[in-house]
Amino acid sequence: MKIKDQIEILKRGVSDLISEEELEKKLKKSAAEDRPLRVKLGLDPTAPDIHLGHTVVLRKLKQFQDLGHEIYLIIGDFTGMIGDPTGKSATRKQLTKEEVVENALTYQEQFSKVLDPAKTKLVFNSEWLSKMNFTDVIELSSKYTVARMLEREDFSTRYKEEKPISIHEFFYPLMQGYDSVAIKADVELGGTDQRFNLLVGRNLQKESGQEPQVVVMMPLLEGLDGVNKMSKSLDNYIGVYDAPADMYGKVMSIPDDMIARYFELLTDIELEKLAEIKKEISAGESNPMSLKKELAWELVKQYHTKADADYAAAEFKRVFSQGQLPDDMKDITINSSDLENGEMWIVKLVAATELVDSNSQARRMIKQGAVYIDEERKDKMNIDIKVKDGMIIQIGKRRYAKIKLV
RNA sequence: GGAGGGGUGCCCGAGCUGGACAAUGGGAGCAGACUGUAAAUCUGCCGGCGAUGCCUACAAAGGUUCGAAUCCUUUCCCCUCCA
Repeated sequence: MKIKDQIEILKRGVSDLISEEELEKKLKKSAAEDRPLRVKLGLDPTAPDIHLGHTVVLRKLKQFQDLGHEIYLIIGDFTGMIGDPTGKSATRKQLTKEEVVENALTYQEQFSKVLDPAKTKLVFNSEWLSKMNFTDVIELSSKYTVARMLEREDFSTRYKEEKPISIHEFFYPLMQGYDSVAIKADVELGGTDQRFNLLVGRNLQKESGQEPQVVVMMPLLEGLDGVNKMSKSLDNYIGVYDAPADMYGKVMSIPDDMIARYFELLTDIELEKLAEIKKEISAGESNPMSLKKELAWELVKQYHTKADADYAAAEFKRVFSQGQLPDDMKDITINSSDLENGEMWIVKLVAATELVDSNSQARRMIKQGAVYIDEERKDKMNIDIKVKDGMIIQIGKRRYAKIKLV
């Protein structure tokens, strides 16, 4: 493939590239010497549970991989002991070797949803960082100045606000940067929030007589709320392991103005088509819902199968568009010995579905008119329900359970 | 080493001259109406309990009191300033 075309692919969705000229040079050299580029991504060592936000960077790696380059996933097991400076002084707990190994395996499994595991190298940065002695550390730290450290936004902010900055926090960027030196990275990927750390890598490489790495920064994907970045702690994420129906439903719930962005960063649709979609949306030409359905289908197909995607789409239509019952729902076993004359107090019955956390919550749901039993709204508290096998209990729009009487 | 400020429900954050505090307010979340699945908006809910009441809760443990998130003692943790 021509260098120009490669760059075209690699530039897609990228928020910052430092620099295109250098990338071109490296690609040319790589082709001429028949030597793949070493492309690096640093990872947090805590137990991963990857979601579509992570896949933005992974997909970019995949493109490099498909163009024949070597991917290095660096597990920051050593760095993790310090924790990225966030100002929150949340010192992470130190992981044991076993945990690290276990997490690494989980990584491998999860990342293979996007990357080709056979062509991906997994390395731990403790491999070189733990071997450094105090002299090495001093030497490393002498390559950077305090003034330059303070260029980092959260450091300078904290400094101005007279908030504490621990010395050890300065080492985080240095260690991450040193990783690039250690593996002689040609390219490093990261989110835009990693800018400073990525650039430190370039500087340290220069100091060490290496050619500085090209830095590719990917935007941070917004989550389901369309505002905050996708994250597990905000519970606005779509996990790559989400069940097809969940995944489809979640995609359908993103704000309209996120549609194009999701297409761009999460799918392989052609750039012309993307431009078309953007145009349609801004002109109000097509129904955003149909575009969203397309997006949802595409993503389910990507992480599951085409059949799953078809199924999820059909289910969605049935349940939400037509208000019918979903195909498969949670089975709840109720023992007939718990019944009195075959009846059960409604609050207990609703709580028994475990779709709510407590009897009190069950009461509230009933009071609010959210509870349907066999498609009939029940908003009276003081009634007993004749429990039948196969009875369907619905709470709100999306919680269903089917009673199994034994 | 010295001085001072804090720790409240999922989060932020009032209350802290003792009772009316399950604890103001905001956010998140959930539900209802509306809708395109949304978003926005309006309304309600938002510790537990077969409930006009009871239980558990305001960092932890004790204490004072008829009664404590509020007062006292000790402990743990966090932060700021000076050295």
